[in-house]
Amino acid sequence: MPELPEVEVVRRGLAQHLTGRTVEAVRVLHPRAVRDQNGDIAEALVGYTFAEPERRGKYLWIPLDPPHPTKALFVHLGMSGQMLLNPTTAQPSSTHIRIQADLDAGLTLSFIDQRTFGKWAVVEMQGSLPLPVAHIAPDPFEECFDLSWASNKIKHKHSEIKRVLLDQTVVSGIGNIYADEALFRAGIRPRRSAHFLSRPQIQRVLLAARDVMAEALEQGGTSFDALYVNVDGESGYFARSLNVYGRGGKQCVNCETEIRKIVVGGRGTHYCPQCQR
DNA sequence: ATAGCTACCTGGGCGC
DNA sequence: TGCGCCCAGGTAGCTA
Repeated sequence: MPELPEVEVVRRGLAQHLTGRTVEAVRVLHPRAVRDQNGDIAEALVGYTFAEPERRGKYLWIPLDPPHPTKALFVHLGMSGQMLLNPTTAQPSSTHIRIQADLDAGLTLSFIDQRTFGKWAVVEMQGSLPLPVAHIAPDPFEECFDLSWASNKIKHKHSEIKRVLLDQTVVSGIGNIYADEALFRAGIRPRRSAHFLSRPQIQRVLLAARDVMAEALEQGGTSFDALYVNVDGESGYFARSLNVYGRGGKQCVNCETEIRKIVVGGRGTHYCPQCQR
């Protein structure tokens, strides 16, 4: 569910409330949520203090302060993960709480995840990145994001451009919603071969992806229902600004042509046959 | 090496 | 009302 803007909303919320907090207790309520954890996650977390949360694409991690400066709590929200912060006295009533961490200052962090694709793990840092993030490409908002490198990599892919945009080892952070929106803004059909797009076309779609995700972030992310919420349980408002995603059969906002819905790489894909060529 | 399919889950909505 | 089917914002891992 959550793509880069939604994960960044969560990261900012955590940065505000979690940084400097110390873990006092951890309860695992569903073992699948810690399936990649080596050993006992409670043992790996209790007594440690959270540094400022960081993010690459849809991947989130919270470095653990000394005495464990080489470790971090790695978090992936999967399709339906939420990080909710509550006073310990006001626990969320969700039936999908997978992990809870009691912190000092009377805070509880709850990991809620209906579909259990998300996970937590305490992992080793490898330089500035946690091990599970090492193979993920920079996202378009990072200092180290290199438009030419990403364009070049896309140009050499013999696959449909929509599929390539979803490949997190090429450019990270783009998911199904923002891939469709970026291709609409760039005027490119999702099934076009990446290999036969011009470099200016490739750069246009990458910059469109960055723009649409920046706008979504300003509005608190995209929420279709209560599944995606920030650390305070609130929804974002970008869903009302989507031009093609979820609008199959409706009129294009630009030209009133009917928006088509097809399947690309097994994912529902929306485009305007008039505006996108 | 690369591209593409499948599995991993739960739940909501739809048609019968 | 209920059952079965399809769909959903992600990714790892397998196969060709």
